[in-house]
Amino acid sequence: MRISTRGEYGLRAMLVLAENYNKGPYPLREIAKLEQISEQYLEQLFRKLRKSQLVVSYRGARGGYVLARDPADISVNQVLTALEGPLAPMQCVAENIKDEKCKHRGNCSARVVWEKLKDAINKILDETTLADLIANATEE
Amino acid sequence: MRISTRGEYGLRAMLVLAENYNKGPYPLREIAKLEQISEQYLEQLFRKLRKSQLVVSYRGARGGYVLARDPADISVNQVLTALEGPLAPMQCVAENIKDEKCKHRGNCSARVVWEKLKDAINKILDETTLADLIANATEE
DNA sequence: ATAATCCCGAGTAAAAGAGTATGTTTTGGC
DNA sequence: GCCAAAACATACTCTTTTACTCGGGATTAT
Repeated sequence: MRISTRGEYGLRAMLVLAENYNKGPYPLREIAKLEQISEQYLEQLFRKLRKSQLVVSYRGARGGYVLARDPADISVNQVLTALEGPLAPMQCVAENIKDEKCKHRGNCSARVVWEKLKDAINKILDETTLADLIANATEE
Repeated sequence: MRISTRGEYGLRAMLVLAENYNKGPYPLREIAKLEQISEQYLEQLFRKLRKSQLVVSYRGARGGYVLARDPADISVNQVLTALEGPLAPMQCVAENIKDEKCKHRGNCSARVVWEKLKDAINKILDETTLADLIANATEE
């Protein structure tokens, strides 16, 4: 039940952009150096973030990435979902297929706990924004 | 962020034992047939469950497994942890190494959300027992 | 004795994870 | 106009994990 490095690196990179919000395009190379992440790997991750419209890119010299909107309007859930897919502990509760029952015996009493887990996870991640996280950081 | 088939199958198998609590040893072969799971794979899982003292085994003909204690005293967290290891979204918050800080820049403001996630996950799974799940199932 | 059962170590094929490699395209600045 | 800095893109590779399988051995009720 781990988040992969995609989510881990991607979130850290987004926090860098959040800290530099409204200061013009920020190049991946800088993020990579700061966070000690492979630049090419970051590029892969940012393709997904861009397609999910969480960042906007500027090409060419002096180019880079900026957050698509205010850090307070980007949740951790949006970032992780873009990078990792739906955050659910089990396939059967990942999509909105509440109608389809599990094929298992009875109808799978285990599913109840997977639903609860999914809801708890998504609640936390929806409630937490990039702004929340960088606010915490500066408090010390 | 998925639970593997170890946790999935293991929990379903434990629910079968919970439903048959106090009825004597229940053989893996039966569980495997009921739940459509490979018997040899289940054996591997039950080795872990036994070592975590969640089940007791009886060898020989008419042998099988029984829950080590009442279904109301076995949490889903205990089952999943035995099979999957500590349930944490990130290595850095998995063990009790709160003292050790992340090596990342600043000190990793992302960690806050990982801690919250971990706590939420463990709370749900601690609160839910095998008895809770089978109670739900019989309600329909 | 035999069949049913748990017990155990090792092996293996497929998938996912974590990147690399090798470019092309765009654009600001000189 | 040229150049360097950047994003964009596809494909490849290596490692680890997952999800099992294989082939046996040890116990025990009947």
